[in-house]
Parts: sequence; C-alpha cells; structure tokens
Amino acid sequence: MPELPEVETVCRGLQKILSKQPVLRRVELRRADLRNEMPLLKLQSLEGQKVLAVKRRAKYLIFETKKGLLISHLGMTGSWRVESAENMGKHDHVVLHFGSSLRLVFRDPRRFGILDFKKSLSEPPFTEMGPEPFSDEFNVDYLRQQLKKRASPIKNALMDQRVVVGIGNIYASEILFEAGIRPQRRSGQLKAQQLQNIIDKTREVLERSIVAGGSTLQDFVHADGEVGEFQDQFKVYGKSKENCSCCGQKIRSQIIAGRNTFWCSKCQG
DNA sequence: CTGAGCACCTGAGGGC
DNA sequence: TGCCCTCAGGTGCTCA
Repeated sequence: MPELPEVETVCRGLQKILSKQPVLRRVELRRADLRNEMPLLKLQSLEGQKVLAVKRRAKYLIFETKKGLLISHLGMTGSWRVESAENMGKHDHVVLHFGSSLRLVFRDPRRFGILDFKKSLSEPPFTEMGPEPFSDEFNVDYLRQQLKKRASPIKNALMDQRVVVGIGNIYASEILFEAGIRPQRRSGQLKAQQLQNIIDKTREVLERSIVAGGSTLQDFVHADGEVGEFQDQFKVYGKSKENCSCCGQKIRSQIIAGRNTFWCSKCQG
C-alpha cells in the first residue's frame, strides 16, 4: 500500500494525535508475528515512556521515546488508527494503549508489515538506506554515482531503497511520466540533465501527493479514518488502455521490476 | 556484484 | 450464489 506520501500522511496524523506526549501504558500484541516475529519484551520495555515524537524515515514510522524507538512499516496493507475496544477486527494485530484510554490499533490483513524495537537510527535497516528524496544529499552527483554502473531500468533504480527511499510502484510510474523518461531506460545511460529532472519531479510528485493526503486505492486510511485523494491526480498509474491526458496517446503497461508499470510512449522518450 | 523470479499473506473483483 | 483465477502502495531470499 503505502509509499512515502502515505507514510508521511500517517506520520503527521499520529503526531497530531500524540502531540500531548501521552504515556505509552501498554503494548498489546494480539498475535506473535507479522512479517517477522515481534519482540514482545523489548517493546514492553517502552511501557511507561512518553512518546516524544512520531517521525518518518523512508517508509518507516518511528515512535520516539527516551528508552528507544518503536518502529513500524506498513507493508502493503498496514494502517494505524484510533479505535475503541468494541470495534476490533480479525486483522487488528497490535494495540498501543495510551493514557486517557487512547488506543492506537495496527491493522494489517496481509501481514507484510513490521513492528520492531530499535535502540537508535544508527542500526539496520536505517543504515542500509539511501537519502530522503527531499534532502540535499539526493542530488545529481550522488545519483550519477549510484546509477552509472547500472544496466537495469531506471524504474528499478528509483524503487531501490538503497538509492533513494520512499518511492514504490505507483510513484515510480508517475515520477517518470512527469520527467518524460520511459521506465525501461537504462539507468547508467541517463544524462545529468535527465537525472536533475528526475530529482525535481520526484520531489514535485511526492509533495503534491502529501498535500492531497496520499493515495487511496483500496484500503489506505489516515489515522483519523480519512482517505487520500492523490489517486485522482494519477497521470498513468493503472490507466493502461486509457488515453494520455497530455497527448491522447494510449497509455501502455508492462511488467518492470516485477510490477505493473505504466507510461506514455509519446510523452516519455 | 547484479538482476530475475518467487515467496510471504489476505481480500477484492472479474469471468463463468 | 459460488468457485477459480488474477491482481494488489513492499521487501527479502535464492539462484543464475
């Protein structure tokens, strides 16, 4: 489900909900594992701690306390929301109990999500990640260095979290459409100006999506239950057989990097 | 080292 | 209504 804009939207919602720095009273695991087994004892070591901030790094949410970090990845179908005890469903796997009977519930039908404990950001998986797309580190020199020896399509590189974080299958197609570059173009063959264009459009597309509250395809919801609106601004994703809004050409699709990929063969060279 | 393919899991939607 | 198939915002493993 969620790429950077969706995770950022959830993060901002949680920040707001937890802005009074409430105390994490109890971590309740309603099953032992998601994608991985969850470290119950380490997570319980955070009980009694104030949540000082909710942050995002890549597609991870980070609940920060003085004693360590509770980190959460939404996988494909994960969501956090405020929910009462009466409305629990079978895919509600974790409950964070706060003071004032506030309950944050993690729902994840496919269980590709992650809930884990980390002492700090200077351990994996954070040490394996590329720069944030909005950071100065994500610049032409860096990107050229990363891509110069890659024979794989630029779409693969954009989705590689070691190159730059936060871009997944939807935004890779949307970014490359805006940049006017075909997803199957060889990474190492792109010119500096094209790389700069990719950087600019990455930021522009992600920013526009954050403003729209992310994209809701099936089940993405904010912590307050609202849905995202950016899917209404998609130019190519999911639009095979429709016509390009820019030139009228039929949008094409193909499996690239193992996932369905969309582009306009006239607008993208 | 890279890249391709598959595995993990459930639910929605289409075709019959 | 129901069955069977395909597909879905991610990532990490194995194999060539």
